[in-house]
Amino acid sequence: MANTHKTDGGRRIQSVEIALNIIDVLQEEGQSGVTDLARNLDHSKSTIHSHLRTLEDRKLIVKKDAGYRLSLQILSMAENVKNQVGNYDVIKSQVDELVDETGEIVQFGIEEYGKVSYLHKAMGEQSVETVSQVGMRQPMYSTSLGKAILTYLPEDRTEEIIQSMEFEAKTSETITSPTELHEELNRIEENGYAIDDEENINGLRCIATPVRDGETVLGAISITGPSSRVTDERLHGELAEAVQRAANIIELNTKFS
Amino acid sequence: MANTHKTDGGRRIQSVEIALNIIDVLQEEGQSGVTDLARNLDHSKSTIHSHLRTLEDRKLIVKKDAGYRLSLQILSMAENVKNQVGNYDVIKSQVDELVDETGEIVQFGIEEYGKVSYLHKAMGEQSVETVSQVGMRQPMYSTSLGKAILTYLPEDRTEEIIQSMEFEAKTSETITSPTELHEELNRIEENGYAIDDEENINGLRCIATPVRDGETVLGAISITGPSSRVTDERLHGELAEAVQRAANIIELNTKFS
DNA sequence: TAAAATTGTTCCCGTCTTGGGAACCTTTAA
DNA sequence: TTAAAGGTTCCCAAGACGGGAACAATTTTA
Repeated sequence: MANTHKTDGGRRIQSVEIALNIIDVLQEEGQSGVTDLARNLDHSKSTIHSHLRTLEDRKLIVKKDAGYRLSLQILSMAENVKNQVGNYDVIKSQVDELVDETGEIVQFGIEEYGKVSYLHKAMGEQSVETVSQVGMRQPMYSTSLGKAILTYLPEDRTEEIIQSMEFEAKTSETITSPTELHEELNRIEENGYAIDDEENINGLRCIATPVRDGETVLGAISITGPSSRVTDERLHGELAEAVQRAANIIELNTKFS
Repeated sequence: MANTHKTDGGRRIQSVEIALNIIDVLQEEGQSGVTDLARNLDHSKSTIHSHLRTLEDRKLIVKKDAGYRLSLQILSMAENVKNQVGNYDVIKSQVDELVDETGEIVQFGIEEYGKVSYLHKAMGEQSVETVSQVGMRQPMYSTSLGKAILTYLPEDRTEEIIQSMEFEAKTSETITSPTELHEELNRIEENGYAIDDEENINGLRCIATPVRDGETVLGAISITGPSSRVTDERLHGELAEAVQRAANIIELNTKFS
């Protein structure tokens, strides 16, 4: 019974949490001053002040007219993170390629904290607008990316994630129980690809295939489009063929990381 | 005599600095464990451990097989930062547009900490490869973006930045004294655009114009290409015209932020 | 232009967080 | 199976940190 979430014990560093709270607020508000932050986070002005100084020293924030805001340093960090994904360049080029080919939204996601995080997203002129954006986390049970990844994770990890899920019906089609999900994963293993038929957002269908390196799943790649344009025929034909081909290319180019 | 750098006094929070150091190491190394980090940063394992727990709690880092790495949460933060730049969408679309038009590298930069930080970069198929990447900081005296911005910053800020500059001859053409720089800024003000003629990197020429909102400079937009392709004629003709047009469009679309 | 109000900065103090050492547990290597 | 290395926990003493209040700077109002 490995139900217990691991990350429990151990000490946390309060001042670091304060600093991260400041960063969070700046992320949301975009701009804030000492007094505002002090009110907002329920700390004294002097405390906030020292923290801001520390963050400014490290060039993470910038003093603007009306307060402090996050600096572009963050963008630099993000670039580093991307480049640390050994095969980011290949992933990006394949994702972009698929957009040219299909005109729909194409995304690459990996598993983090039991959810799917988007590593790269590309869209064409006619692509539908969605809320998803790079770095964002989405449930695994309601997305094709998530289900594709879940299918090929080590069995115990898959179980652990499923056990900790809090199912929420995002649409009438959303899978909302471990049993259904297990059945779906079996189906995916047979097909080799995962479908999201309006399970996460009404009117949108997606298809995804895992990208693997031997036994380990690196992530998954998906195509998303409006149900009107993504017919059953196109989904299981052209699109299925396209994602799988892209996934293969990425896999082939990953033998060196 | 406003030579003194401001950000001096005030307390710094040690534990936050430790946490940021950890993040820095993970950024560089890509992956690291408790023991490694402890050695690397000269702290006890227990200290590092608590910090990692804190960062993991906040989903900033992820425990991988061989240690911890930064999570995609950083990408999400970067997206937020971008979107906080009121007119990011317009900037991006204009930059991308210029790439289609010219085939060269196009960048948008803003001033931070007396340097230019790249907010967006786009390149075409045939564009030259450069080291610059989004979020990176470059000197203002050796880049067209920097000089363009410097020309239109409030006079005291411009002076402050110039005073604090440590000139380094990146090539034989680099401006290396405040006097030369002032002359150059005057020239730029007359022309309306700034040129970098192999001053930052050998073989590369750039042209940049500021993007302003009334009296304040929001940033600058630039085109970069190999000297072979970027002739005097093209530089002062087609390219000058193109950047200025793009800058104008961005300015027009900024009247609402 | 002066006064008032708001925000930002500095200083000091007492507490409790935090860093470190060592022991313990877990995983990997031999 | 043992050894070695990494990861986790526990406890302690020191000094870092959060808070309050006074001070300085900036903005607003009249």
